[in-house]
Amino acid sequence: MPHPSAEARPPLNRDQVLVAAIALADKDGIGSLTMRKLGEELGVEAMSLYNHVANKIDLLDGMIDRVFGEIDLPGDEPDWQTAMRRRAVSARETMSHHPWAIGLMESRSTPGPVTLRHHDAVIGTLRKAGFSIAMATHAFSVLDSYIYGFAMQEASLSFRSAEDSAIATQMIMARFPADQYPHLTEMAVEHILKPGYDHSNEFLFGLNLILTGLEKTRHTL
Amino acid sequence: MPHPSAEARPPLNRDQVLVAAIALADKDGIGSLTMRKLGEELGVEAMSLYNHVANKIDLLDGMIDRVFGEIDLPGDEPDWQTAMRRRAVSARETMSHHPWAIGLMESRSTPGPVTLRHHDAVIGTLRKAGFSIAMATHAFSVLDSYIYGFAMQEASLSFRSAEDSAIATQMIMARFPADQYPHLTEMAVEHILKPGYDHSNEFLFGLNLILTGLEKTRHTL
DNA sequence: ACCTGAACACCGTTCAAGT
DNA sequence: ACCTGAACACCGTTCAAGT
Repeated sequence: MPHPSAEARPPLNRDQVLVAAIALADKDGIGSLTMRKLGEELGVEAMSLYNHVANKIDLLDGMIDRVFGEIDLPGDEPDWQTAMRRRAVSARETMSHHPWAIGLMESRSTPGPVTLRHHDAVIGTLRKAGFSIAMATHAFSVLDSYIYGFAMQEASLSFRSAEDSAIATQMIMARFPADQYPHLTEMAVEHILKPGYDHSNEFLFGLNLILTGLEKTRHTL
Repeated sequence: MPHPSAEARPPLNRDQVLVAAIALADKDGIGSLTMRKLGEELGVEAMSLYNHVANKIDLLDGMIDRVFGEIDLPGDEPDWQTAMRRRAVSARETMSHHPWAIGLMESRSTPGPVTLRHHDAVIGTLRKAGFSIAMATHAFSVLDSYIYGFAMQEASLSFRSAEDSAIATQMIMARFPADQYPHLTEMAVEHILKPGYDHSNEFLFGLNLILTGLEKTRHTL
């Protein structure tokens, strides 16, 4: 009897492995997600995991597809901008819960079914709003680039500023010696580091700018 | 005499290490960049590298800062949009040469001097064009999110489509079974996979949309 | 000052063996 | 059908030792 509940516990399945892997990556970062640690988390040796995932790439593919499932699909809102805004806000929220996923979501070479369904729903909303195929492609490209790019910047910012913003300020200022970077310093000191500033407001500014711009091209081409 | 040119060759320096590391990552991907392989490339044992970089994180920081140096700074163009467009196009071009760098450029916790100078120049151009500090922050955020997000998508696309687009088509279509993803299929078959389509055109569409949107807010706030 | 050999504590993955 | 132990070919990094 290796450990108490060894034969009491039913066998693992793929979904349990994926859920545990996501939880581990959320907690300790993707760098700490190793087959050995994941096995330990599940009360199993690392080698057992290969009964449920083909290899680590397959594990990551499965994790990403599961994360995509957390993003709201654009719904049946009458206004296409409202639908796109809700989906974009949800995507950003999801990625803020799983920052390790951001770089991976768009770079999997084999997107899963949930991912494909998500993209299909976004394109469908655009087409129903009257965008031509060419314009829908443009819209899809600019929206997704913006959403993922913003999430990437936000993840690195929250990583940079760590827990204490006062300490972060000290550290940042120490790296801006003697007005070598006057505009960056001005922006930091006079705006970003001021109490009222909230970086998350930047997201809606850019999103609305893009949606407004797209509305104007909706019936062209 | 370990190898022929051992005492003929002058000692390594940090820049040679960074240049070789970038070349290796360009050639084989970031996953193949190991201290041992990098040492081999330089005719040296892996342990010698620690005389020139503190550790692998420091190596990556140095590589990224050097890549930032390849991006054109926004110049003294009279039109701020022209300056921003040139810088954005250059950034995208640079990242297409160094796809491994994309996920890392915005996520380094200690940006180097070249990186800071780049950001300072971008903000300076916006401020000189009349953007308030708050509006320049908005503009900086939306532009950078878009540029990095687009580069990320482009890198994964070129990775996905591998060398032969016909094979890629087969593979993609095999994953769209029985009209489960009608809009995605339509976009692929009727537009993206057609001979005339060039994904790189998407970049300027989104960039111009954002620049036009920003121009309208240039004198607000 | 720069480089090396040996060692340590890790990785992902295979495979034969167990139940 | 699922899990394990032992093994293989790797990692980054430290450290004492060489020149």
